[in-house]
Amino acid sequence: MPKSKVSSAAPPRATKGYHHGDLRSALIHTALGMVTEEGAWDFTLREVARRAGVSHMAPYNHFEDKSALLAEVAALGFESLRQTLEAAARGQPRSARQAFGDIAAAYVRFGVEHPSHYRLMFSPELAEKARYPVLEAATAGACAVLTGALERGQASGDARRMARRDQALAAWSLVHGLTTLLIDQRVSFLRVSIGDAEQYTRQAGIALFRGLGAKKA
Amino acid sequence: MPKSKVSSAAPPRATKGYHHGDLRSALIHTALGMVTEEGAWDFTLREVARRAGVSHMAPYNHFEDKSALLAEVAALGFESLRQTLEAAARGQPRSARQAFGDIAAAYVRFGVEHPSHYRLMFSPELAEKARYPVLEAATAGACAVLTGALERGQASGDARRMARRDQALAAWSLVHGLTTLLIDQRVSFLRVSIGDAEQYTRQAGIALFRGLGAKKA
DNA sequence: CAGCCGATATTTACAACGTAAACATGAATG
DNA sequence: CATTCATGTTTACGTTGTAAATATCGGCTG
Repeated sequence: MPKSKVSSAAPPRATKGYHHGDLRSALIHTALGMVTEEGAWDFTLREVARRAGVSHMAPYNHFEDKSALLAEVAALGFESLRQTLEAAARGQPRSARQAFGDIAAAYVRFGVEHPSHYRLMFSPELAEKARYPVLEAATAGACAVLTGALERGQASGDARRMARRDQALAAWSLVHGLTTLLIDQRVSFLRVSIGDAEQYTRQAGIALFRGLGAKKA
Repeated sequence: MPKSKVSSAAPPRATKGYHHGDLRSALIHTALGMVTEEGAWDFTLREVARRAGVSHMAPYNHFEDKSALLAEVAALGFESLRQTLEAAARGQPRSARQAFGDIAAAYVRFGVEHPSHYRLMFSPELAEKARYPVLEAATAGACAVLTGALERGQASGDARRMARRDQALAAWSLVHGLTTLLIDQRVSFLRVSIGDAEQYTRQAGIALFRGLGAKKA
């Protein structure tokens, strides 16, 4: 590992600067741009290299294979999602229930506004082939905001029927399922409009929150 | 390579028999076998043709392109899912709430037992490129069983706070999200075991059901 | 400063893919 | 029997992921 060249620092981190400067993060951000600006969640590695101005084999000096680069881009998505959820959690809701509705709405809105990136974040080939610690950490970070909202709701006095972990799983399932159904247009036969995503989310989220926090029947 | 009129395929035996017998459904069932028996949800068209014993271009006489064949296999998955849900709905639950829990558990179990097929059924490339009426119809059919359980729950006397459509959307989002999170192992950091899928589903499903049906706060 | 070394980047190569186009086949119809 | 047209094959092209060999260059030791 050579020492860091303090000279040129880009928006990301500039660790090493042999030939290109910092090809690793340049590739990640090029791929990120392709995912966010265009609708291509399933881009090719060669195209990323092409846009970065390097040969199609250069990425292999920084990433094990194509999936490893995809995992980095997906991890950036989860970090962005976490920031979005944290911003929503900083609001001043009138109740814990509404606070949860705010976060749920922010989650679904993120997916609706960045469908390609969201699809990449949950792309099955990133979950099957190998384990990517960066991805898992970023995923857990985003999930933690959801669970935080639930715990704050419990602190308000409602009896707790389920373990925190199970509540988090239920909440995440709801918002994730709703997001994927909406952005993949799998509910067209229900006459669902993607423009009403926030309304659907608040209704469903608040219902689940009520059901989770209800006292023992 | 001349003809091979052997009696090697075609469980369904359908329409016409020019050269092969019924290549169209033979291809669908070959692909179905590849998806269910192996773990390959993302198979290649050439491999399907290879296993069916035809040239790699023969499928294009029956399907527009690769996605069209995938859509047929996905539609079969939704029909199978519908049957599974209907079987679960034929039980004798003690309450509407438990009936919904039964169906939700059956839904998630289907996904957990057929992860490759489930992933294909919700593959983004089937939702983006084109519209497949067969797929949409099969999807709606499976969803109808879920909505039926909800409507029966309402008939038991609970006040209805949300439109039926919105309730169906919420219920489907919950079970679909939970299924995908479980089979893609996206919740490993929550120490979730896929063996406890049914328990998670019943807890979450019953909580949502309670929240949906609750009287006005 | 010379010279090597190892990290970085390129070139070349290969097998596999999706699919377009041209061609072959053979059952049904006149 | 000859024609036709749906069906199936052959060939071909451009693209992909990636392995192997090669070239380039900065930083280290002498």
